[in-house]
Amino acid sequence: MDILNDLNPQQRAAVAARPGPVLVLAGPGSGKTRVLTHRIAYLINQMGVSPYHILAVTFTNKASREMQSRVEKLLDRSVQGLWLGTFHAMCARILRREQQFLPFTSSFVIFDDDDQTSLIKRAIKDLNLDEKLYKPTSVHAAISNAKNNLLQPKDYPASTYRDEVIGRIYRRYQELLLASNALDFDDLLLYTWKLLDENPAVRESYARRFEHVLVDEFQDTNLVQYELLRHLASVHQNIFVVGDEDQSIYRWRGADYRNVLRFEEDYRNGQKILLEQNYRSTQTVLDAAQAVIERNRHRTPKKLRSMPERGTGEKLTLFEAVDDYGEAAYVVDMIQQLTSSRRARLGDFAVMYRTNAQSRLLEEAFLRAGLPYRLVGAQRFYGRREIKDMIAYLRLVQNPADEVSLARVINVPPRGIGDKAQVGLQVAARQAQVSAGQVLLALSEEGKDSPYWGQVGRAAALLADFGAMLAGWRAQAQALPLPALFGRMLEELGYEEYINDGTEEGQSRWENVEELRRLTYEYEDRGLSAFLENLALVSDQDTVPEEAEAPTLLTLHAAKGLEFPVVFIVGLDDGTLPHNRSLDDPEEMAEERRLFYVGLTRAKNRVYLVRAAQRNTFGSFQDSIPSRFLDDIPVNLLQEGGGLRRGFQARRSSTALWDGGSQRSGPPQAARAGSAPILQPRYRAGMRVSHPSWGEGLVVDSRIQDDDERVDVFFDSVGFKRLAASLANLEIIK
DNA sequence: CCGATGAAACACTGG
DNA sequence: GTTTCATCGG
Repeated sequence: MDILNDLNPQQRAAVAARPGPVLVLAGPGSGKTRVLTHRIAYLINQMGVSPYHILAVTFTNKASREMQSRVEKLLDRSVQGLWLGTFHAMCARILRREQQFLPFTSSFVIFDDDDQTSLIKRAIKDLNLDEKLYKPTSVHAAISNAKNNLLQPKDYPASTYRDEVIGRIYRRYQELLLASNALDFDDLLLYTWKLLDENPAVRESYARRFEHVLVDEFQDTNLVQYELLRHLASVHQNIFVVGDEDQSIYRWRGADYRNVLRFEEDYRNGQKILLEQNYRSTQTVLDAAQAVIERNRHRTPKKLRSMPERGTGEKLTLFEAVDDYGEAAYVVDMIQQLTSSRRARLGDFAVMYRTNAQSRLLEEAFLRAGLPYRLVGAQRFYGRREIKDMIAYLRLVQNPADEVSLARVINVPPRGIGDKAQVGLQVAARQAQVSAGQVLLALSEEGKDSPYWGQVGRAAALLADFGAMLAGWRAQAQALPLPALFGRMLEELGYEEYINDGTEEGQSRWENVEELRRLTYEYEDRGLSAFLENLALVSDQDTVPEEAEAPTLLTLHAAKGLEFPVVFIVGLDDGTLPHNRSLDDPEEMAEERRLFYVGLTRAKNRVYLVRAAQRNTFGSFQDSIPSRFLDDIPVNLLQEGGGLRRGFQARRSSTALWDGGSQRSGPPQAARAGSAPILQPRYRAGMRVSHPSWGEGLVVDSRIQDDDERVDVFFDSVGFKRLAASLANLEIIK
């Protein structure tokens, strides 16, 4: 029984649990992944279950890959036939196999967020509605929410006029998706559920195959996913789920931690196992995290225990910077200090924040200090214009019906197909009840003999040329490996000449395209369709670099499942964490708290909590107050050091501010790139200054305006004054 | 029909 | 601070 050897009693109970429903509630760092991988190995080795009969579902591709390799290591052989993947990948796979039951073909494409929004806009336009009244993002949220709760257009409640309208947009949106032979993320789940729900034979064939179903991060499943799992496990009822209510952070995506309760109700004969032994953090870190999370109601009480040999550990450090520049400077300073004294290596650090926008100042601070960093987030790359262009072309090759991709690239690079030609194309397509892509292909094939030639107007020849190019690629897609196809497309498009215009920006854009080309080599033998599917389903977590010798910058959401020796959590201000949009809803507030908890429990040894008394949001400085979550950390767990006290209230007249960035070479503006001579501010918020007639005061803000520096000063004698630096004759005291 | 320019709107988390 | 949309001159 060597598979059970290196497990603690609780883990062993989970891994060797008898068949049937099993619920494992696993605290952070308690060996959740370990239990799952050992369970799979146990089923195969000890229970004699064929890998072919096992399905394991995770939330990210990274988790899947990791699980796969760990299982293979445990068994010391490769496993064939095991289904291991994300919910979305699993659904895509099922849907491509069951074409005959579905209203789309197996060459369907998956629409990303931007595609979805532009299709919603189209639906709103089609229905002659006002975009101001029905904001595409909010409509999209409503539709997504409906899909996550198994509501199809016909079921969408028309309880208010607005809902009735949204229901109509929803219906139109689905029509447009089908016309493009496309699915959005939610459709992947919903169509699969529907397929299994409406076709008992199909359901049985999958449910019979999957003797064992295992699920990771169960607390983040939504209703569709829950019902999907029920169907998949409906024959054997061997469903093994692992999760932690306290780490449920995807409510806004429909995740419902109450699925844990639902599970206990639906599977009465199930076993429930708690994992409380923590292998990651010091007891101090755990105590702080526990104090934060215990304020939440409706949770299974857990007592997190650290390993005795980890000791008590160091206290948490709280630092309050004067502003968000100081916040970033503090993080960088600390990292430099700790690494130069050899107490830590660069790769030991993670800096976590609530919103992606917060990464900018941090990046600038790292660049200024000449420190490397790793930024987690797929959007950085896949959101770029040049990347989206080329992906759109690839998707058109795979699926010419894709209207969104067509609209994106039909005139990129410019080829004389303007609005008028595009409208003509649309009209011709609609009249013939075919897709615009088909019209293009027909034009290229039949030329002037095509019935469409006369309909599309003057640009017919240009459209035919474009169609011919597309048809050519489609023919080559069968014969050529993906990298060769991609190269041909770039060449025929003249994309390099188009994008690499000699500027620095053009150069970097072209480098991105080259990077995408490099990616195609990894799909040389899997082909276009696998490539596109993976592009659509990459998660931010999939971009976490392995073993980087650099600090990692990431959102608290992206941090789930990871661990670092030293963790900085920045932006601990009310309005940032907890986020503004959550302040008025108790459920959302509970989730913000869990998010903070997730961040804290990523740390092995040290935690730095950082906030800023002022934050530059929307271009102007605003005072902020400390996050209410800080109040829940017992004072005896916090370090007095760091130069700052707790309970500190930000006031602009306060002189107790200190930005911790005295080592820096200059104000942030000095780092701005560009050769144009830029006037640099001499004064900075937080400085004490003296004026000939008004005496001493504190600089509140300063910016360059009209070739002069404008300084806002709060004088001890006369209060607030706005001054022009060239005239005021201010003297810096400190 | 194209590209440049500037105003306006906009930012929470992400498969 | 960034992106998107609208407008205008060529």
